[in-house]
Amino acid sequence: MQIATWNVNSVKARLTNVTDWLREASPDVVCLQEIKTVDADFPRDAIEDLGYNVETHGQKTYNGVALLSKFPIEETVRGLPGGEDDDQARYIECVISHDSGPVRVASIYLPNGNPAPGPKYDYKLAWMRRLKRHAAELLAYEERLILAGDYNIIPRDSDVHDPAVWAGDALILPQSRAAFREILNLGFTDAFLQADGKGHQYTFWDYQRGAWQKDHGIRIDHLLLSPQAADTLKSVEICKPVRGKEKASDHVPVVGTFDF
DNA sequence: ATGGTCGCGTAGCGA
Repeated sequence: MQIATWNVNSVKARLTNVTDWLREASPDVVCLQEIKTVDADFPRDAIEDLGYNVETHGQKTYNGVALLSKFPIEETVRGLPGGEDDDQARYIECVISHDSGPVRVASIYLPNGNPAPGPKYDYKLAWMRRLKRHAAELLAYEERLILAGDYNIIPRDSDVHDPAVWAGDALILPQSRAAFREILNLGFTDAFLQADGKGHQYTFWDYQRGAWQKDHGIRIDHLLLSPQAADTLKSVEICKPVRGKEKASDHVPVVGTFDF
């Protein structure tokens, strides 16, 4: 089983890139972020034609997440629980049925939080507290659980080309890292670190300042695994060549391969 | 020191 996450930065502007990659890589489950469209305008047919079931939680202009699965989707939760006054579409969770049993997968688009300090940073931290609360509830099921997405968090200094350039940014501030660690320390494993702990690879290169050409990237797209999922992880691939394609997203897919 | 780039939607915001 291969489970991927990819911030596509508009699924409509990126449709050719997305369908090309789905055909090439053929992952079983894909978590998309920043689809930037309402559900009714999601290019559902083009993706269903490639053999995927599709669940979306869209929004006009900004944000929006989706989950694609070659296996049946049993149940779907739209929106991160505990945010009745939160109108930003940043979370969708599905239970996927597999011969070996169910796996619960969430597609997460964690708030960017810049500029920090400020209301956007407060929103980021509050959202992370809500995610922690919900993640703790899901972990209690003691099932295979994968929280995958654009976390907008640079976990280690080795996950950025130059930490000094990013000092003060909401993606690297100590408070942001601490909030991310609190979630991890509930009992999750960062799939990339388990599979490739000494490595440093990036998942995002800004469109500006020639970041891609200079390899000035950051690692902010993560797969967080429950113990039951981590036990079956075989490898993680960060699909760097995708960033070099025509009309590329600023993020590349991250794919976890599991032994079930 | 400043500006550089995308996408959305058609001005300016978000990243």
